Amino acid sequence: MSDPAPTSPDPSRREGLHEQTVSRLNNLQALREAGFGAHPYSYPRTHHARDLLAAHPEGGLEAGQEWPEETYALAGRVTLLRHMGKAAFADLQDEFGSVQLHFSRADTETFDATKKIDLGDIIGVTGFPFVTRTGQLTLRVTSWQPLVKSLHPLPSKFHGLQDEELRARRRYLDLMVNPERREAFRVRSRAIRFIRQFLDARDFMEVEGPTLQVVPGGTEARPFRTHHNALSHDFSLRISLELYLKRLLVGGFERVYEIGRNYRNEGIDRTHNPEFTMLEAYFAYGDYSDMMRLVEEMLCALVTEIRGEPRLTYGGKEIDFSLPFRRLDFVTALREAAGLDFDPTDLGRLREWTDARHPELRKVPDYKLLDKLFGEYVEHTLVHPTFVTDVPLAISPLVKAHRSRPGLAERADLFVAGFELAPIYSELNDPLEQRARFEAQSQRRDAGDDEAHEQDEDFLLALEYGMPPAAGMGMGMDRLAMLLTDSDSIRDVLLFPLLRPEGTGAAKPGGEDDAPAAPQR
RNA sequence: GGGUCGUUAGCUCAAUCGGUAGAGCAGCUGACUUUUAAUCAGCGGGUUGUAGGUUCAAGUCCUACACGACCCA
Repeated sequence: MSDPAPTSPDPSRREGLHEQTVSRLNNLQALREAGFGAHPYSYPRTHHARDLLAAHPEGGLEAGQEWPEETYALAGRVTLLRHMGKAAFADLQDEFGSVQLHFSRADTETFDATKKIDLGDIIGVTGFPFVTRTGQLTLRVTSWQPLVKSLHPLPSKFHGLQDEELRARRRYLDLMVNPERREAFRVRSRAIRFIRQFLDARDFMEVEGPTLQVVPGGTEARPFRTHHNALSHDFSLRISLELYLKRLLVGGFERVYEIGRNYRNEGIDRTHNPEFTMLEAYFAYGDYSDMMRLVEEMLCALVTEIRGEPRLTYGGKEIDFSLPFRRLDFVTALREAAGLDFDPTDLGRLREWTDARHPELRKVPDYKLLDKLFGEYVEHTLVHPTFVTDVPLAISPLVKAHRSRPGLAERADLFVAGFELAPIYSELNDPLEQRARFEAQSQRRDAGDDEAHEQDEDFLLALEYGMPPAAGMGMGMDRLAMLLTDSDSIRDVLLFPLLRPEGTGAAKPGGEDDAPAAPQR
């Protein structure tokens, strides 16, 4: 990938510029000399291209028809240009579509200046619709003006921009020439707006917690550290939204949610970006069963809103979001997969079974073994939305123990298309039990697990004042957007995914090797 | 962190066994008053990601590095 040459307004300083940029600067100068202001401050657009197309639907058009009494003022980028002597055709693209323009010496006094339009320029045009000899609805331009010149050539007009790296680094080019990318980001925006409306309609209040935190908590992940000068103190960027939303439950807000950015100092792959967007929602006086019902209702309604039916296709598989979602008991599923009737509170038999078949899992500590095996044997089979219920307590330090099943938690993980989309909890609100769980985490931390949950005294103090029984959930908005847009990489649903800066050597601090990426809760 | 693959003109891609780096689009000049990726004639455009090495000769082989993709941890 090569960088476009830097530009200078001074014609004497153009050596080194790309020939196409020089040509465009010359055309810009010519347009100025033709009496056009180079960079107008506004343009009185009256319509989008799609308005014109909608006013004259394709079925009823006949060659030669025209509507001189209709006036359209359009603005957008010139994506195709065909000069034909005393006439010219162009395609004008705005946000929602594109329409063909016709310029002619007979219609516009500034016809000659159209030769100085370059592909990629943004122009404003006024005119009226007519139908060409071949039956295409076209705007006959009666006046026009350049609004801004593009100083670099556009990517291939019919191959688009293919280079994955360029598409992410110069997302504006990707959006400019690949309309389906624009549509994918529009779907993402609609989905998040729908979720807000859904929760607002159920009396949830949207809130904003702090992103700079003293003790980054709510999940297990390595944080980004930063420094506040005036307070002379180090802070971390938040790794989850959870602990501050729970403080609000203590404060008396009974139904709260936040849609916000989390930051985890981890590797980058198809499903992980160091900054990503989470939804977390909590409501008082309910448990994980109540939350499962809310989540399935929300997702069914969301998919129906976006796709027109409660089904979507992801990676070639049809996924059915009809109610109710399947419930699958974690231990039962794992017992069946392993063909072993193990006891979740006594992993002796399971350990033997695993060591015989998976020597690579010998170093996995007991508290992570069930989770690992579940990932190995069951997760990929969960294509349709499935709540995996009553998961092991050891991997859930903020969740209530199951009311009747020892060793398990009142936690359900929603899986779709083989990956985890949303964990759902009966939230732990016993401050003494929470303190004990934190202490167990501290022991793991002392034993070298730098992802173990940090003890948060300020949070414990809040719990000690009394948090009502509550249900909570988290959902990755990026993964949700992947599902809704049939994208196989998180990069495709992030406008600006994190990339290594170009041209800088890779600084490699010792010992900071990548750990296996933890699931983004 | 490991493995595999990739990086050639502004974009999309070729280049046989190591033997003069090409095409389409885009650009420039000209023709053209209904084109549709317009067409026709002509002309420019390259430090083949970077740095080394092997060789009479390197886009091609070797080493390191940079950036990316995929798989694994």
